[in-house]
Amino acid sequence: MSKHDALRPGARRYRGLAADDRIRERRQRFLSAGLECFGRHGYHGVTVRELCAQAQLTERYFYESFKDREALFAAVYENLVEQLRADFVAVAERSGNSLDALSRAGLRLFYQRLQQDRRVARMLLVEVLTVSSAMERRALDATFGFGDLLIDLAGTRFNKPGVNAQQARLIAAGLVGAAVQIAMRWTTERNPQSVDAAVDAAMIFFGAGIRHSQPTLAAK
Amino acid sequence: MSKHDALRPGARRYRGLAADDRIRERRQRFLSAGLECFGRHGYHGVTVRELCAQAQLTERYFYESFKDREALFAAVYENLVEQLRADFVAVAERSGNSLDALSRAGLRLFYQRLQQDRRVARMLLVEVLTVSSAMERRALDATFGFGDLLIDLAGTRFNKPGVNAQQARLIAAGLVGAAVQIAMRWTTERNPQSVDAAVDAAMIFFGAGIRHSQPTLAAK
DNA sequence: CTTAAATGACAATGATGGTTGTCACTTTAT
DNA sequence: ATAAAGTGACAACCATCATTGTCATTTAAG
Repeated sequence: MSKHDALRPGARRYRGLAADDRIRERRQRFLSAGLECFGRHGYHGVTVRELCAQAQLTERYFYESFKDREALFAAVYENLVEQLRADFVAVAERSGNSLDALSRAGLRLFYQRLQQDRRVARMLLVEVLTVSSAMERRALDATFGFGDLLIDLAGTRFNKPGVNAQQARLIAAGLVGAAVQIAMRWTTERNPQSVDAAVDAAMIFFGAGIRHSQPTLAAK
Repeated sequence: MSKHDALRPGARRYRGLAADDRIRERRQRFLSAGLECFGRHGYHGVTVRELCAQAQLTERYFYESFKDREALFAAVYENLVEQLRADFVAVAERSGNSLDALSRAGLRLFYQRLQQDRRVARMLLVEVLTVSSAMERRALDATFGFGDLLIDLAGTRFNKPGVNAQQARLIAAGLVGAAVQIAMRWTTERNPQSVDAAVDAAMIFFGAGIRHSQPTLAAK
């Protein structure tokens, strides 16, 4: 019986790992390689060969886990979205009740993430729009979900009247855009100011967003 | 003498046009084709053959005016940026002295342009970031340039004390980033709102920026 | 009308990259 | 030790497309 199992393809251990585990590990290597390559050079600037070199695996294993380049991109993208969402929830739970504090904490998280990983920003904000119309739609859905999450996080602290959802999404987009652009400008200044200066600049806009959503609480 | 001129290559008229004019007309046809193709299908989704078919010219004339596909893209992009900049200046001159009105007019111009020509939106907001790192750099410079233009336009109306130049650049960058990101979000909505909705969303940030730069004038 | 420039259609070439296939080597199970 | 699964390196194949070249046709000038 066990002999029969051993003869069946895929039932054997290798380097101490079962077939399933090996496959999963290889898949993970490709996910990391995808983030590195796509996030660094863009979707269209990356070949399957390069992905394999980065993953230190060969083409065979690429096609073992992914139908094509786009499938890998999609998987990497979904991972990033999911992780970012989780991080935001975690930060929101740790932060106080003040929307200002929540914004500052979220902004800090986002900034730190952008700074330490430009690849993430590029994947989330740019590349996903250029892969294909199918990916574009996924991005649209993901951003919907993300915007809803932000609105949700704010909403659990205060009951907001009046502001319609579509407008809220535009505002959230504006906040992200402001933060990203400030980061770019900040990092390319000759004598960059402190991190706080950049955060403060961004908070001008986040504060405005808060005041706009909470007109009656503008004083506090 | 005139006989000698006629024998010199390039000195002959054709279809009523001098050589220079013909070349310039062909170049213009390719610029239009570039906007149409790149703006519609994205930089990486377009071949030289398609550009030629769109321009109703052949490959030879493509390479007559452009080194390669990227050169055409760059030319189309620079044209759009230059025209937008000129439009901004023109609008600024026509608008009153109020920074608020100036901002609103500029934003309206920007969003109207994007709405009536999706190709422009795609070129300016997305594709330019995915062509090459060189083009990405140009895009960054262009956005910085718009920020500087903003500071310039605002500066001619009010003499601001207190706000240091570096901080002003960060804020301006944030404003441009917010406006651009709102544009991206807005143009990809399933059922896009009116231009006014986008302008209003952006004005939340511009208003905050203005108030921050002109604290004593916040009341009006 | 004749000739050469200018043009248009399209073939030829070469480079790139996705995808599949081959073969030698490694590891495991018996 | 042996056999087969698993792996890694890389060649082979095929499609796409940028770029150059060829040739027949059109147009203008003498």
